[in-house]
Amino acid sequence: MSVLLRSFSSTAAATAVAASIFSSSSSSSALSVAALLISCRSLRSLEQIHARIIRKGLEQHPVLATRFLSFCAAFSAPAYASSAFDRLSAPNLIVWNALLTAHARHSPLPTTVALFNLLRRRSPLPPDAFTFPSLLSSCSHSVALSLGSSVHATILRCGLEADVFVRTALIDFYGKCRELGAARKLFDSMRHRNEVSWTAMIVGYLSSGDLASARSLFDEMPKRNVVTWNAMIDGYVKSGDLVSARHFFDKMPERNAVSYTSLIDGYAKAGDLASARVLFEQLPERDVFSWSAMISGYAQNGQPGAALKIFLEMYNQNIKPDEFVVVGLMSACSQLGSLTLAKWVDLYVTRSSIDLSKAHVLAALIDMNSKCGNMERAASLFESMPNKDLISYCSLMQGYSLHGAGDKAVGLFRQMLEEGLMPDSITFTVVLAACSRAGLVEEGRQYFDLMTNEHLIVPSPDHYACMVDLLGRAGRLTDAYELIRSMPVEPHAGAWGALLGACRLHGDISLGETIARKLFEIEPTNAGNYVLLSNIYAVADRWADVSELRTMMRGKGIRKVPGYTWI
DNA sequence: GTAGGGTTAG
Repeated sequence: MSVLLRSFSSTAAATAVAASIFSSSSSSSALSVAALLISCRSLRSLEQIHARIIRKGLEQHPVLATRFLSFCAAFSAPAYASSAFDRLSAPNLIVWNALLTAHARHSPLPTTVALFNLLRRRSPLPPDAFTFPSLLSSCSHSVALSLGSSVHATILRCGLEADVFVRTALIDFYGKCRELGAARKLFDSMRHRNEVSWTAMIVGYLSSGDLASARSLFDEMPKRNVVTWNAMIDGYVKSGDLVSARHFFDKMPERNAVSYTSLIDGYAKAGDLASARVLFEQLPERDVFSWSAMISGYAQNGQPGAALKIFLEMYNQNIKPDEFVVVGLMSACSQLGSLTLAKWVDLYVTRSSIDLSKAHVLAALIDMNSKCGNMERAASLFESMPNKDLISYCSLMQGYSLHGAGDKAVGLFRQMLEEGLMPDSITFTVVLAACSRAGLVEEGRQYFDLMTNEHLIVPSPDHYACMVDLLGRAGRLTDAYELIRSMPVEPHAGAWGALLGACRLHGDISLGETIARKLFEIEPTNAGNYVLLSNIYAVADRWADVSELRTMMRGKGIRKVPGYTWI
C-alpha cells in the first residue's frame, strides 16, 4: 500500500489517474473525490473524504465504494469498511470482494469466514477467483488446516483451482500448515507459475524448517524477486544460520528495508548489537520495522539506555510507532526503573493509536508501571483485563514485592491459584522472592513444597537463592546454609550473596567470613561482597580486619562504585 | 471499448 501511496503522492498524478478511472459520463464531483481518495494518506483524511462522498450523494457509486473499501483495508479499519458497506443498497461482487479483503487482512478468521458465507448468500454473483486468495491468506495466517481444506473444496466446486492467484494462495496455505506434500503437488501441476508461486512454495519449506528443499527450489527458479531473497534471508535467520543469511544478503541484486531488517533482527537476537547497528546505519530508508528491530534488540540485550536513544531519534523524525516499538520502549523503561520516564511513556502509548487491549502491549505496560513504582496504575490496568494471564499476574506481583508490599504480592498469588491458573517456574521465583521480602517464612516454605511436590517443577538456582534469602532474613542462618549446601545444582553468586547479606543483618561473623571467601572466588571483582564483609567486621568493632580487607581490595584493584547499591 | 477487488518476505 505504501508503494501505491507514494506513487500517487503528487496531486497531478492523482488527478490523471482519477480521470482515467472515470469516463466522461461520470460527474466531475465523483472524479474530484476519486482524486482525493488516491492521495489520501491517513485514516483521518479518509474519514473526511467519506463525509464528502456522502454529502455529494456518491455513496452508491460502485467504483468509488470499492476504492474506499480498499483504503479502509490499507489503514487497518475493517469495522469502518463494514459500516460504509452496510449503507450500499446493491453491492456487486467486486465490492464484496474488497470488503472481504479488508477483513481477511485485519479481522479474526471467524469474522472473515462469517463474511464469506454472507457473500455467498447475498452477492449477486457467486465467488470468483478474486474472492479466494485473501480468504485463504487469512486461513494461512491462522494455520487453520481443516477450514482451509473446506475452502479448497469450494474452490474445486467453483472450478477456480487453475487460477494462478488462487493456486498460489493454496500453495501458501498448505505450506504454512506444514502440508508440504499437498503444496508441492499443487505447485508441480501448475501450468503457469510466477515468482510469487515459487516464493510461496519456498516459504512453505522454510516455515517447516526444510532449508535444503527451499535452497534447491531457490536455485532452480528461473526468476527471483526481492521477496524471494528476503524469504531466504529470514529462513536462515530463523534457523540461526546468520552466516548463510549474510551470504544471501550480500549476494542479492537489490535490497529493500525488509532485507536489512531481517538481518538486523537476526544479529540483535544473537546479541550482536554492533553488527545490527552497522546495518541499521547503512539502511537508506528506515521504516517502523527497522526502528523496532533496533529498539527491541537493545532492550532485550539489557541496554535500555541505547534503546531509549534510538527511540528518541525515531520520535524526532515523527515516525508513528507500532506495537512492537512501544513494547520495546516500555521494556527499556522497566529496566531503567524511572517513574518520571514511565509516566511519560505511559501517556505517549495511551495517546497513540496502538491497541492497548493486545495482550503483549498491556503486559508490557503493566510491567513498566509495576517496575517503576506506579502501582496504582499497574493495578488498575490489571483490573481492567477480562482474562488475566500468568504474565500480568507476575508483573504485578513483582511490582508489589519490589516496592515493599510483599504481602500484597502473596495475596495476588493466592488469587491466581483460586482462579485456576497454573503457576510456572518464573511465577514461583516471583512469589518466593515476595515471601522473603515480606518475611513470610512458613508461607515461602509451603510454596516451595507446592512447586516441587505438586507442580513437579525442578527448583532452579534462582528458586534456591530465594529460599536462602527467605531463611537468612528470618535469621535462620544455619538452615539457609544447610539448604545451599544440599542443593543438587550449583548455587550462583545470588544465593551466596543473599546469605552474606543475612550474615551482616544478623551479625554472624564466622559464617559471613566463610561465605565471603566463597564469593571472592566466584566473583572476585564484585565490590559489594567486600563491602558487606567489611560492614560485618565494622559492626563487631573488628577494625583491623576492616583495614586488612581494604588493603586486599586495593591490591586487586577493586573500587566501590559510588552510589551503587548491591541488592 | 471502459473503471473497482486477489497471492509471497519483517
